[in-house]
Amino acid sequence: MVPNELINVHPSLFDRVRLGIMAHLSLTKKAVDFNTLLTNLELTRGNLSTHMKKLEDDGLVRIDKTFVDRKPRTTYLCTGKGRKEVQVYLAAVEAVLRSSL
Amino acid sequence: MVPNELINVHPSLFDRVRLGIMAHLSLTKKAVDFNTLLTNLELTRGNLSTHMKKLEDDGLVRIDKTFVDRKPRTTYLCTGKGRKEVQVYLAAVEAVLRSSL
DNA sequence: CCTACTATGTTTGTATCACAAACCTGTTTG
DNA sequence: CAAACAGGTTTGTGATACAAACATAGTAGG
Repeated sequence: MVPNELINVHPSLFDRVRLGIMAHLSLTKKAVDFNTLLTNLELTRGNLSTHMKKLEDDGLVRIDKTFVDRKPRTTYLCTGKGRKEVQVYLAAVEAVLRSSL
Repeated sequence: MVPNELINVHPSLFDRVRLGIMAHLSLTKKAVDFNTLLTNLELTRGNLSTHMKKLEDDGLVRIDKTFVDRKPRTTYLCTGKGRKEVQVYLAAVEAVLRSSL
């Protein structure tokens, strides 16, 4: 009988891009702006925008919008819940796979 | 700059169910039949069937079909490639997330 | 100023895909 | 022989990842 902690993992993290985003945000423990994510993750703007919206809806990320030099600037911050869910993800994956090697 | 080993991860493993299947198959290092997976993973038959077909198409799993007591029996076996991809997955996830806690 | 170009995102249309329902093929049972 | 069962597969649908088109504001050229 294989354990299945995977059931407890937040569904949004089962996506390569969003996992990458969350990894980025929880690693650099401060706000990261749109374009930084854009270049680091090599996405289109539309794609990044919708992923961030989803992560916000799920409460994993907080979005801040300001103007800098009269231009819009959007930054993202990992929430406490986001950090926790990332931990759950890692723990689940390790629990399920570590033994299988 | 956050590393992104996630790019190297096989896309099929970015699914909760398929990851669970692969974990199961690579843990019990022998063939597992349809109904065992069915009860362990709590899926519908249709859903399991299509996931297994996808995993076979991707070369991560081998499917064997025989008759036992005049009834069809389908068993699944993790391929070498499958095992390797699971390792890649785990390594990538750990590399990206371990540092972020 | 009027047109073009840049910056910063958002909305929309499409193609993929996970899922369960319906179906299929053969076997057992009443 | 009709109905129920076993073991899967095919199909229809709803969700969603993605890029293209759009939106909005700012800057530069002529």
